[in-house]
Amino acid sequence: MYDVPPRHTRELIAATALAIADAEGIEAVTMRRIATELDAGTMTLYHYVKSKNDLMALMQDAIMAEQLMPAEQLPGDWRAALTAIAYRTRAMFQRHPWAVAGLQAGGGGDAGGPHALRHFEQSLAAVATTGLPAADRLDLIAMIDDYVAGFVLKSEQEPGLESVPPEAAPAVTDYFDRHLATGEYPHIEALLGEGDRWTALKRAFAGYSPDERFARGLQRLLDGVERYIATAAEQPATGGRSRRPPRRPK
Amino acid sequence: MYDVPPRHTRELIAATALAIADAEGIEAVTMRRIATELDAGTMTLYHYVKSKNDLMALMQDAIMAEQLMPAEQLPGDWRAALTAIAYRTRAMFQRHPWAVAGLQAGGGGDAGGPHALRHFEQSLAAVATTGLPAADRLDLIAMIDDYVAGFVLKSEQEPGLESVPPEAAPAVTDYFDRHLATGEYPHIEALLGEGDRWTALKRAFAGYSPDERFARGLQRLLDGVERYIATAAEQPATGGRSRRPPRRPK
DNA sequence: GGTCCTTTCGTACAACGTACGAGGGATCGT
DNA sequence: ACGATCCCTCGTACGTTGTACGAAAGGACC
Repeated sequence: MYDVPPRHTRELIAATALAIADAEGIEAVTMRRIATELDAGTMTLYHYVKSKNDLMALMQDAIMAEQLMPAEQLPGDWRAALTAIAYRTRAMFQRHPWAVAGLQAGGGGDAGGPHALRHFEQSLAAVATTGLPAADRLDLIAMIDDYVAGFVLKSEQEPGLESVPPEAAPAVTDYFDRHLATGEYPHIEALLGEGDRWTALKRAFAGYSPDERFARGLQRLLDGVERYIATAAEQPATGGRSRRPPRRPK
Repeated sequence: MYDVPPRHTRELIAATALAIADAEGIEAVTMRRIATELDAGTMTLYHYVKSKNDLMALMQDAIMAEQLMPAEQLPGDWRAALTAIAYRTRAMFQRHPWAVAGLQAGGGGDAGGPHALRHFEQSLAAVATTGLPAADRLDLIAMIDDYVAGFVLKSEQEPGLESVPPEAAPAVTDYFDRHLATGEYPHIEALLGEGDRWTALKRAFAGYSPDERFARGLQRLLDGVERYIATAAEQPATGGRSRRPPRRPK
């Protein structure tokens, strides 16, 4: 070894990038900026990191540490365990919104980073008590992950009606008026009801707290899974893979 | 009006950008490229479009036309209708993967483009027969949209095990071996079982068709909704907003 | 002391979004 | 007929980005 000891590490670089992203948004994360923060030349980073994408993958995996439950806190009941994991996952994405879009090009391959592997392990532990066959367990894990990712992704799109500056309110109501006037939106009209559009909008979307909405969607999904587990236990012959389980007689 | 007839339109510009995105990926969509395609100067575009973000919003809304069902094809049954819409939505995102990430900064405000409004109207029509109160219908619509968005977002991350080039296989198995050797992943080990890692991986993820996985997740979610509708009908006093409906006795 | 290899980083380039402002024409008022 | 007025066009230029390239520094080995 003709070593000269490295002055940096991949982990430190990723941590620095993360700090910038959290403080000023992902768009503030540039190679030059990171280097400045580390008192290094820009190109020095490229000795630790193959490209900016490589760095982003590191950041993504670093984030995932927050997704992991302390092992002893993971409930034994599969439903409670999955719920806890889902809440943690959402909290993680809320702290680092840029990570949601990063999922698309993210992990790649199949394994992802080490923390992704741990998350997978923990998810497997959570569904261990379902009694389902392996394939169904993987299904279940993916379902929850999908729902959470989708929720976070879309909930950023709707900053809520309150954040609309008052001077922009006329523009919004005008927009609705113009389209609703065509009469092609009967259901939206029915939803908003009579009278002033602005108050109607506020009324329609009142109490639309993201936290509770998240919880409700998760419950519906898990209710469906519970039902599936029940029917799969009754008729294990189909391998629990029936395209659509028979409806409960009403 | 001192008119000189415009040579372009916002719609045409958006359509051109869309064509490029579909053919060569979203990263090929640059202002210069669009202008070249239209035999126009680059800056000409800025007379029709405030910024590239503005253009992206136009593209996003143009896409959403594909999301809409032909009105007469929308099933009367709410479950069938929501399922049909979900499938269409997924198909749309599959054709235009870049649109998924675009949801994050997308619509903004609350209304989105005109097509988004139509999608909302159609979704309202779909849930009209549920008998749920308005707030619950909005919930339901959002749930489906969230699940679909999340599924598409995450399913791009996993191009499947088949796409791993054979020469990269050792790297993958090495990666797993190294981590599993620590013994900290008992559930993953159990999942993969004994023997060769590569075939074990292939076995574990065999038959993991995205299409069926999508269908299954959607069914679980809708099963949960069905159950919710049933319990909400029984005890309308709670407004159908109980944090967790009582479990079905087993 | 020369050789070698790791680590550092200054310079440079291509590509991007877009600000600015000059020009071209068709239409209007006179 | 003619200048004023306006919409539209687009060449030029700037700042910012990721990163390719290659030179330099410096401790470890022979």
